[in-house]
Amino acid sequence: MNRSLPEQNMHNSTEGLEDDKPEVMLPCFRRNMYDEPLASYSNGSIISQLLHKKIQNKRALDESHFYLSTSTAADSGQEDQSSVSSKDSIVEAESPSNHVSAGVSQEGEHPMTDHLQAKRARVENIIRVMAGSPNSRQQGDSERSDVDVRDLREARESFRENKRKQRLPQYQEHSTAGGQMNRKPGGGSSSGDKGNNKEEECHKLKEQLHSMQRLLHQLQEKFLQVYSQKNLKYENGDATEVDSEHEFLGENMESYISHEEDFERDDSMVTVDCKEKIKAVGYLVQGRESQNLQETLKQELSSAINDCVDRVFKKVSSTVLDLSPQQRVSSSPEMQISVGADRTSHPTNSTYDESQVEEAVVKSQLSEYYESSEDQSTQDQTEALSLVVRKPTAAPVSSVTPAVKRPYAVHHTPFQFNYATPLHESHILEQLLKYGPHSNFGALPCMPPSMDRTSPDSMSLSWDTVAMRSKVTSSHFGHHPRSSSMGALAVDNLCLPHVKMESGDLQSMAERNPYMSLNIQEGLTPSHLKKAKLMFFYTRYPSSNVLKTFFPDVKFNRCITSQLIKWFSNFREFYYIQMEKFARQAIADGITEVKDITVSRDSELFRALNMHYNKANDFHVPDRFLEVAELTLHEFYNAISAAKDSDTSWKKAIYKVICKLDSDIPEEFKTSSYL
DNA sequence: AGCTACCCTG
DNA sequence: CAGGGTAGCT
Repeated sequence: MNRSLPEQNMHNSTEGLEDDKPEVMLPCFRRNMYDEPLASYSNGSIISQLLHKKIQNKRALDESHFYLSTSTAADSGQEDQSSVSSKDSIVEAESPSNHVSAGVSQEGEHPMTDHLQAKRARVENIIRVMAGSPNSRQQGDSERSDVDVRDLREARESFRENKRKQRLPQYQEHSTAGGQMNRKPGGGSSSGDKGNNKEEECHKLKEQLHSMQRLLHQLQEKFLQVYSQKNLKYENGDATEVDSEHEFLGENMESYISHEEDFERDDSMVTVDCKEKIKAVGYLVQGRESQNLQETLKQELSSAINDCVDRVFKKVSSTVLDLSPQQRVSSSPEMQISVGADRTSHPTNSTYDESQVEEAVVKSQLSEYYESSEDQSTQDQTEALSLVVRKPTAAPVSSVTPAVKRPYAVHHTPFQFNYATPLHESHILEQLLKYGPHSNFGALPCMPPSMDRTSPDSMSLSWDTVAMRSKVTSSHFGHHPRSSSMGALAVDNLCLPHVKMESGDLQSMAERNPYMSLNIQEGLTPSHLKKAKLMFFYTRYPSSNVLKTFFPDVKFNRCITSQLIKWFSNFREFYYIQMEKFARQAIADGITEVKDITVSRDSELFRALNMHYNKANDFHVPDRFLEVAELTLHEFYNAISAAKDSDTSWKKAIYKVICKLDSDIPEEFKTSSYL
């Protein structure tokens, strides 16, 4: 897989994590967005403001720089250049003196009757803050003002908290947290990993938000291009082409919007907001077509962002807060929470103590979650996995999404797995980045698949699959951890709550990528174990180099390498035990000819092996493995028949033969996100 | 000494 | 599957 782009991004994005990277936006967005009086933005919407600013700055920009097709590469460059200023912005944003509440409308104190609206408002605000977009809500959405102000403040608090936490040296985190929480007896290293896990998960969520900002940015760029082209053409008096171009875009937008109707009906606020946006920037455009285009674009942007944020936020909130309060707190004392979202219940003034309390609460809740999931796993996990880092599935049971039982067969394009693979949001973003730049607006990946009517079928399929996988994950999680554990192969590499997060570890920071699943892991996960088992179908004696090649997301050290080697050693052990057993069985059955011993997919031997290495039976075992198994069985049969088993090391000769039968492992296994 | 394979055990 | 012991190799 081509990882050059992700790796590029990885450095920039991860380094900027704690600064929340407002520099992902264009320079015009990068100016300090937090200290700007919100009231000065009479036009309200984020879109209109951004567009306004962008248009003003447009002339200074090279037209070719921000084309969608250049996508993230351009962003990376921008990030590097502006990292300093962005940090300054954050610092200012974190200043308590910059409370947003000052100029914001408080005229309305209407209690929120619509929980979803409130939630959406919260999310929007968090996004605004994270995107550094000034926004005023003075146009009649007094309903939201309360929530908005509070959540904006909370979002900033969380930023400060994140920063503070991430600056803590790891040993300090551990000792501090350990003192706060009840340490599970004997829960040594595993609980320590969990602390990092959760912190890392929070990072991932932030990264997702970042990428959403990028998407917004890309859409804005796209619009600007259209807009500038249009203006150019208008100036040249070529209105015909403009119209056709507009119609083309307009169709796409309408297609999307029509499918978005329910969504907007539910959230009339968005619609109103969009209309206001249109009015606000209407003076910028000339002609009804431009207005229409702008309208559709803005609606699109607004809805898409809302939807994206909703999803991430839903995930965070359901992960962190939708937990049974009855569950006992006992594990994961080192858990560190740095979620910059869903701190909805405490409109505090963000004193350090209060944030600590919040932190403790969230920690305990997450601890419960992790413990319960671990318990669940322990019940279903019949095999010892003491060295395997157990991680929670990325998608917990959603309180919103109803249980979905595989409404249709899930298509898996890249590989033979035919189970419903739960997918992490990052994977969605990965898909998004893969397809987004080449697709129309209607194909904005974070939109529900139903909206995607302008994209090629393959893309539709891909997104349908992605979305459905997420749903399936939600419904399966907790009930069938075993079945989802396989899919978690993909998830694990993305979610990585256990990744060791050392503030000083620039290398590991640089090795992490927010979009692809190239996160370097400190430990081996059940996903890796599953992957290793599947690899065993191809190679019984992998070299350490092969292992390093095929576990690119693993940070190899002596211990990890040994563990992986040990895994394969164990795999071989089981394999040879089965071979010997079935060889002896064949002899006992009176088989006299080696030729009479075959191994097919119906064979009991194969079933035993398949059960061991491919328990979920979701992997198509290569024919070559059957041949090797048959050959091995023959070797054992011959050896036993010749009474060679009286020799102490009679198996060694067989090992020598079998080790030459390794075949190449498919390239797909090299992709860390493959499983 | 360090690494690995193998074997046995839990 | 992991741990621990042993043996062989470099």
